[in-house]
Amino acid sequence: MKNKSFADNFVKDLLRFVPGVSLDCVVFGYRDGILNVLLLKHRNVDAWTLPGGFLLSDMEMQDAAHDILYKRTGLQDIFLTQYHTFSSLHRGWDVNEQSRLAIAQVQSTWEVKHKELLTKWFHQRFISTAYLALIEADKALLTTDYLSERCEWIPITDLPNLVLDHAQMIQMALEYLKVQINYLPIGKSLLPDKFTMSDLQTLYESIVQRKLDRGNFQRKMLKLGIFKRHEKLMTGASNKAPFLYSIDDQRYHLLLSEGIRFR
Amino acid sequence: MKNKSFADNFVKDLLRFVPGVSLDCVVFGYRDGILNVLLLKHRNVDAWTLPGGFLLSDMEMQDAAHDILYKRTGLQDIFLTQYHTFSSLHRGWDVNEQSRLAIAQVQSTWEVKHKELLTKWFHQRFISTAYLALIEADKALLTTDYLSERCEWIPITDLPNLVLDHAQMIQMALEYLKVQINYLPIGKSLLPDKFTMSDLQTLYESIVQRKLDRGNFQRKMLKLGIFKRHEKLMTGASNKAPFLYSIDDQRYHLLLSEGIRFR
DNA sequence: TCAAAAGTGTTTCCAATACACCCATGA
DNA sequence: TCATGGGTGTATTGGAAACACTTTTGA
Repeated sequence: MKNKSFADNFVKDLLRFVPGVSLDCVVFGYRDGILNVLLLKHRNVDAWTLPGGFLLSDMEMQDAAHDILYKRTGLQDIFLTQYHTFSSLHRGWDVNEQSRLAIAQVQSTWEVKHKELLTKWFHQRFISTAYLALIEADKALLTTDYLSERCEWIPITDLPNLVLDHAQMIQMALEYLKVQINYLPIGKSLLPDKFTMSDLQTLYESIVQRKLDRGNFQRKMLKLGIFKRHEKLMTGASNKAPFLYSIDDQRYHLLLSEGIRFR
Repeated sequence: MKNKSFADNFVKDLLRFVPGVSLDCVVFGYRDGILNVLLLKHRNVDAWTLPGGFLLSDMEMQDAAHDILYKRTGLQDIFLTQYHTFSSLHRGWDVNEQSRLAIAQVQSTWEVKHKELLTKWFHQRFISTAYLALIEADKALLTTDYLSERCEWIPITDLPNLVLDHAQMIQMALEYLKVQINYLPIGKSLLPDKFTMSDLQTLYESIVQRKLDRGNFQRKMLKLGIFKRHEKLMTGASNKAPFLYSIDDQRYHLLLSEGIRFR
């Protein structure tokens, strides 16, 4: 932390955080038929991390998660839900190779006057509550900051080395997404306002991890009665042009409260 | 805390707890056709609480929850799952009338030499992870301790005043139970080894909160192929005697991993 | 006119539901 | 023998799944 103002502010903030409590966000973004997770790569560290942070002692946890997402994506009103709290004794910075390396590399950048405080802070036992967020990948304006050199969408099929238990966090979020697919605003949150039925189908397929029948998918979805049909989309391809659809908010929320039945 | 050894031990333990972190257990027990929650009533306090506690800094949270349940019920190997973490700024001892009274009454019993430490401890902001447990009510040997004068099964339809946000915790656990009914070991955990089909049906009905068709319930359950049929149960009532059933562990676990389909 | 993808139709199967019927039991 | 609750049978409905047929589009 050679940047004076950043380091000094961060250290000052430590006193305002609830000690031992952190939060992490598994942000799913959908783009080009692929389900992605938002990941950060910190400077001088050879592993990636989930966007996360600490809890200001006068702030609600959910608000803290929204703040973290706003900083990274520029988006507000993101769909966000808590799905698990990770508290294992074996999730610390000293547990796996990536984390050991990461903390060592970061430590080497700390100024001496901060070293003791920071070391103590990062070697606490942390209880981390994990949130799952759904956003339309292309709407997000991904932003790095002083600590992070990269902030990117990474396909869930191609995850890099991750610090701490962040790989497990993503794994569990995926499970949750799969099981809860009927109760989450999948289409609404992950797709642009207007989309084709095969867009929607590919999205569902990327979540449930299997092929679905095209004809049945279309009929089942339309029967839900939550879609508005718009003009056709001329793709320029030599085949029939698909209709664009959007989601009727009112009917959608009504249906979500009951749980969309879809398997 | 007039009991010297208890109070001294408790205060000494405070230093071994992770500060700001607690856990609470919503324990469901089924008895006589009614779904109950395990609640405690502390001495000198006019409101009830969920069984809960703090996290020893060298202990896994799940183990801590099991310990709490063991102390209260004498049972090990209880089905237990985390379902939410409560962290609101407005869940403290000063937020509602019951909690204010409770802490005041408890405070009046503290010895002067402990007062400062205890007051500070209980006025922290606590992040509490809530667990849901399922047990066969009649197997539990409910036990009070120095702090609690009562430890009882309370029907979920007849809940008393509760401290903090414990009413919300129970509400949310019930919702979770309802939604996850197909993925939880309902029958296995909540009923005795041998039971009749109408026992099982009444249990399901008390969870989903509606009447189910008798004939269809029976056939659907038996078609799952996880039941063993035993001798008839002679109730002494003037009607056909029902068969007793038990659950075949192997098949049951296989089915649970896929999710029992039941609505 | 052809290939490719979209839209719609058809058939089959099975689960869910509603309800009927007979059976066993003890008063 | 009667009321009561238990076990099983049956008809209907609707969704899921598999797959066929038609339509639209640009090459």
